[in-house]
Order: sequence, then C-alpha cells, then structure tokens
Amino acid sequence: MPTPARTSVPEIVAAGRAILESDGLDGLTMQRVAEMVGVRSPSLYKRVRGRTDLIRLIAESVVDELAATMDTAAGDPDPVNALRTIAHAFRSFALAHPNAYALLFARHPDDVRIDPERNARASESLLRTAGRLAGPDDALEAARTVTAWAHGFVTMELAGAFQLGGDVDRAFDYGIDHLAAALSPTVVRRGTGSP
Amino acid sequence: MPTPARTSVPEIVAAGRAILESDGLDGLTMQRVAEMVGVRSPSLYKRVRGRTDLIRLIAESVVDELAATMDTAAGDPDPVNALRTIAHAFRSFALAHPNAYALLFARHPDDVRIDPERNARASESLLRTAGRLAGPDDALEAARTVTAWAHGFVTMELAGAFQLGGDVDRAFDYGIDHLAAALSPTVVRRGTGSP
DNA sequence: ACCTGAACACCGTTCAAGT
DNA sequence: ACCTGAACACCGTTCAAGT
Repeated sequence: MPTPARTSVPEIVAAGRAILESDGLDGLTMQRVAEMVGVRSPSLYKRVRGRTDLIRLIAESVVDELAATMDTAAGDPDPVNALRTIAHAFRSFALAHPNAYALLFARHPDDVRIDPERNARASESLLRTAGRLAGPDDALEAARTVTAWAHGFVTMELAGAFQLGGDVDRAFDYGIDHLAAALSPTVVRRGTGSP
Repeated sequence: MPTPARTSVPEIVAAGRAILESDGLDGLTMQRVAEMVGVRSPSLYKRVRGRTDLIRLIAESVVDELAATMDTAAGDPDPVNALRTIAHAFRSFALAHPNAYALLFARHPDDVRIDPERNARASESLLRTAGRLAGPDDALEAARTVTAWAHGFVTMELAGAFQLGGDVDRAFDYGIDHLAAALSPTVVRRGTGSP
C-alpha cells in the first residue's frame, strides 16, 4: 500500500543547514535532522545517501547563495571598486555564516565533491572582474590570487588567528588596496633578486 | 600499590599525530591511539583531558614544526627572496602534511585554543621579513596579507578548488611576485575610485 | 598510582516488518 | 512506496574495582 511522502530533499537540506549554522558540523546529526523534519532517522536514507551526502547537498546550496551575493556585488563599472565590493560581500557572508562557509573549501572525500560546474559559476563574476583588472591573459591567476587571499583572511579571522592586535577591518582594506594595485599589469616585477 | 606508567603524553601525542596524518581527523579515535601506545582507551584520560585536548596538543606540535621550517627558510638577506623561500616552505609543509596542516587554522572551541604565544613565535620570521619589505609601520598588515594569501592558496589547492585548469605552480609564483611588489611602499594606491 | 572491564549515552547505517 | 523499531558496530567518557 503506497504511502504519501512525509518529507523531501529540500526540506532535509534546509533543516541540515539550519542545524549546521546554529550548532556546527558536529551538531549536525541525522537524528536531529530527522526530528526537525518530523520523521525517524532511518527514513532520511530514502532521500539522501547518508550524512556525507547531506553535507555535500548543504555545501552546494551554500555555494549557490554565496555566488548570488557576489554576483550582485560585481556591478560597479570601475574594476577596482568592483573588486572591493566583491571582497566585502565575500567577507560579510563568511562572518554571517561561519559554519556554512567552512564547508566551502573543506577537504571532502572524492565521492562527495561539490559539483565543479557550480564552483565555476560561483567564481564567474570575480573572474570577469579580475580580467578587467589584470588583462585577459592573467585573469585566472589574478582571480586565484584574490580568492586565496580573501578565503585565507576570513578563515584566519574566524579562527581567531589575528592575535597580534591591530585593526582587522583596516588589514582587510589594506589587503584589497594592495592586491588591486598589484594585479594591474604595470606594477608586475618578475624574476629573482631585488628590484 | 603504585604502578609504573606505561605511556606518556609525548608518546600519546606522537601516536595521535601519526594516525591523524595517515587517516585524517575522523580516523583519530581514542581507541586507535590507545592501541598504538599499548594501553586501553580509558587510561588515556590519566594523561589528557579528552580527545579535543589531544587534538590541541597535536596542533601545537604542528605549529612548532612549521615555525622551525619557516625560520630556516627566512635566512636570505634579500627580503623578496626571503619572502619567496618562506612561502615555498609554507606550501611544501602543507602539501606534505595536509591533515596536520588543516588543524592550524581550524575553528576550535575557546577552551582548546592553541597557545597564543606559540602562534606569535611561529609568525615571527615572516613578520620580520614583511617589515623589511613594507616598512615597520605596515609590517603587521603586510605579514597578514601574505599569510592570508598563502594559507588560502594551499587550502584551496588541498581542497581541489583549482578546477579551471592552468598551472598551479605558476599561479603560486604569480601570487608571490605580485604580493612582493604590492607590499613595497612605492606601489601603494589608496582611497576609492580608479587611479 | 596507574590500569581496566563494564557501563552509559550517544553516533551512522541496515533491514525486516509493518501500513 | 514509504516509514519504523530493533539491531549492529562503532564512538567518547566515567567509574568502581583491581594491582
């Protein structure tokens, strides 16, 4: 005798996301998710492969959300201003959703990797802005440099790694300004040795 | 009747580190550590407060090891070359010990924070090099920019986030060269708007 | 003083049995 | 077709009992 479904994948992902944000990854248990959507934990396995699969689904929803945030931030016609706005949007998102953000660059096992196409879409607007700044040949390298810096910065900030005092907001702006200057083609200095 | 100790904190930390490196943080269980040092898992609680405490001890040993590696790399008299060498040493360490490295900037609960003095000691040589490059006033900001970039880069590399092709080694050198140029005082561009 | 078996309160996951 | 209780193989941690 068929039975109507009592929950759904989107509902499960939303519940998992909510638990993740409030209690961290360790607090994200199948039993708490099940309780939140109103079933027993074994029933979840009809919709997701398991806990790691659920984490992947949550991570993908976070990627999409961050991508949307950065897209709206990339509107400024001046590439330096656009870079600044994107970087600030990136940081704001990370600080507002630290546990969700931590999923983005986590080392997941190969079989639960985030969909590569999603990641590509998420880096699109930054890649375009970096290209306007550094030129088309260096767009990829420039975008990687900015992303690496921004991710490293907020990760260290969230980890409490800035323990030597100083103004963290000022350090962030210092980083953007110097990166923007460094990525414009005229200031490139290559090779070894001092200038 | 007194009994001679059958293990020690250093032995437990070493075993935990070995298990962490081979099997990741999830594989680091108290039972596996106990088995490796030759006791039953309850005995470990005579030496460490618990699993999170053990993880903190391991993380601190990793900090010390990375600090030593970077100290030896900071010898070059030319600050740009020193920065390059430090950055490469940093990346090599991360790629050689990915699971251990992941502990460094992880968000630990407050009661298991890594000893701040240890972290300060670890960033000393980079701070000095950054000061030689950017000047004493901007040493802290410059060091944070470099650390953030380097950490973000290797984290993304380890996470498999560089999916858009291109030469990752080249991207790393691109980043160092541009950062070194950007941090020297002459190329600073502040304020808003385009140049 | 140190070590341990037993126990407790959890996990994720599977599966036969229910409707 | 979906849901569930029961079960299995794990966890971390505590503690009384052993030596």
